[in-house]
Parts: sequence; structure tokens; C-alpha cells
Amino acid sequence: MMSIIHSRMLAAIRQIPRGKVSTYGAVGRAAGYPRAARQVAVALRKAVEVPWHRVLGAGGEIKTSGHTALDQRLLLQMEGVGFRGRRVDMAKFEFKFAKKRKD
DNA sequence: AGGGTGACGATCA
DNA sequence: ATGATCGCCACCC
Repeated sequence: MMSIIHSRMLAAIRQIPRGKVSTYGAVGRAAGYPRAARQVAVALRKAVEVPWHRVLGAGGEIKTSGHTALDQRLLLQMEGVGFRGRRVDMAKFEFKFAKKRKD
């Protein structure tokens, strides 16, 4: 069963273009669940066919561990995403979700 | 129903 | 910068 919340999380994640990244918190907000950053991770873990490697922790830090973390970093660098130490250079590579506004 | 959990996030020492 | 703590929230026994 795929809960609606996961569907929305994944929909948001699929919007992240190649060569760009986002964070669990930002994805949660984009999906309409501003406090559900952890659920973004849960959704990613279970989902298939989504650019999971483009989702990082706050500050552009890779929050995965072990072999998964190495894969993630490699995949990102393959897409041209640049790192600065252990973190992605968010100033240049963070994808900004279109946010709703009232105008 | 109740309690533990986690690919999080912000804060503080 | 690093580690501890606490707040969050849906999921899984």
C-alpha cells in the first residue's frame, strides 16, 4: 500500500532536476508536510525509480551511511554536483521548489 | 492502545 | 566542528 503522503513526497522528489539537489526538510515542505522530514526519508527508503540520491540532509550533508553514502556521493558527482568537503555546495546546486504564494 | 524507531532538524554546551 | 538532546510524525510491532 502506498500512502498518500508518500506519493506526495515522491512527487516532489521527482521534480528535482538532474544536477540539482534538495533536502529532506525542503521536500517535506514542498509536499505539504513541513514537519515530516523523517517521513521523506522513510518514503525514499521504500520507493523505487526516484532520484533518491538528490535528497540530502540540512546544509547539504549526506545523511545516508555506509555503502549507500558512497553511492550517493558518486551519483551526484556524476551529475556534476560539486562538493565542498563533506557537503554539497548548496548555494550553487540546491533546487528551489516552486512555493505557493498569495501575491 | 502504547511504546519504540528513524536515509531529519534546530539548538546548545 | 562534534556530540548530546529534544521536538516531530508516520510507521511497525
